[in-house]
Amino acid sequence: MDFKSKVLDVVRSIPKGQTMSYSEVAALAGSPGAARAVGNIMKQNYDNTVPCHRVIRADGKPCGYNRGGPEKKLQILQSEGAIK
DNA sequence: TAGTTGACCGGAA
DNA sequence: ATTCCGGCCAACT
Repeated sequence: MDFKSKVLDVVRSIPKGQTMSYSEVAALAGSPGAARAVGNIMKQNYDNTVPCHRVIRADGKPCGYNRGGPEKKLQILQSEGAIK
């Protein structure tokens, strides 16, 4: 299992209405501290089966999104109730 | 193979 | 609270 595949799997395992920071995903993927790598992977290898919109920064800010920008991402999170 | 990049994070100013 | 700098990791050229 490659790191990126593991990352995708972890992101896929994120329950609806819940968000995870890149750092957390990286840790669950087996490489704690590889937050940058996680973001890099998703950017180049964004998958439809992976709700990458549930992955945000540790600060709680969305950042980029390949499907309409950070705004869209925030919208989706709001729609799922991940935003208080 | 080596160098550069990035949807990051944490600490310091 | 906001902005700047350095460090870590994997992928891309």
